[in-house]
Amino acid sequence: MGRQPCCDKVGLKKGPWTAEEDEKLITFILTNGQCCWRAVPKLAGLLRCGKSCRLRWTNYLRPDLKRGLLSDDEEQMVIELHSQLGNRWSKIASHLPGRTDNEIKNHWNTHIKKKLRKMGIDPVTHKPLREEPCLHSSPQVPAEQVEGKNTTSISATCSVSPSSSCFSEKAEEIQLPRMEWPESAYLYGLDDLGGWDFTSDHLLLDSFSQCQRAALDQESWKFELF
DNA sequence: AATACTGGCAACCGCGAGAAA
DNA sequence: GTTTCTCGCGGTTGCCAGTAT
Repeated sequence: MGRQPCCDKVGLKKGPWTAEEDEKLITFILTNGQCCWRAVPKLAGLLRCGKSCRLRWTNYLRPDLKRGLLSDDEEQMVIELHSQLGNRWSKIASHLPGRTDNEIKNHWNTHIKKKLRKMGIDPVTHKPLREEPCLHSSPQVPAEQVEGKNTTSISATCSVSPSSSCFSEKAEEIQLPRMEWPESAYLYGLDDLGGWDFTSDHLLLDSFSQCQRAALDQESWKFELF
């Protein structure tokens, strides 16, 4: 006997979420909390699969999410954790407050993998791709290409550890983190989140910077929607 | 200006683990 | 102990914006 699908897919909407759907989901979860994702779409009035609702919430709508590029520190931590845990993105994400497994996975696949390869490090094993020292002596990857025109030469003893000096040299490429709330979350005042039972001790409200607050103020017109 | 290509990211899919019956 | 169900995870896909030709 096969497993039943997580939901009846007939008549369900797929694809990108609209602001209206986001609003419904946020309203529902802020009111009722997270439980029984299978029932959420029906109760919230959404033509979505429960699984889709959960993903949308955990990856995009959760108010404790950081958004924007990973910081240098976060990126180094991801590399360190990946060397220990492998592709266990949720475990890695649990060490990075405000970051989702999906976000980290995407960042790894689109940015970090390439950086490591350019540096002569195998992103899977975290070991040098070749026996010879990485970067400089690589015939395929000229140092200029690797480090950019403005950087000075890197030590030829690029260690296996991703937290080595090789990485700090790349710091200039990495933008500072830009924390943002998901657009839909702007629909809610911060005070509305009071009493919201986040079990995670990583709740980021405390670290919500003045910058974001200013941004929130700028988005205040959206509050008029309610 | 139009088209092709590429990279980044949100979302989907299928599977496994664990809980509940 | 077995079956059924839900949730969460990791891999993959597809869309879209930006860039190159």
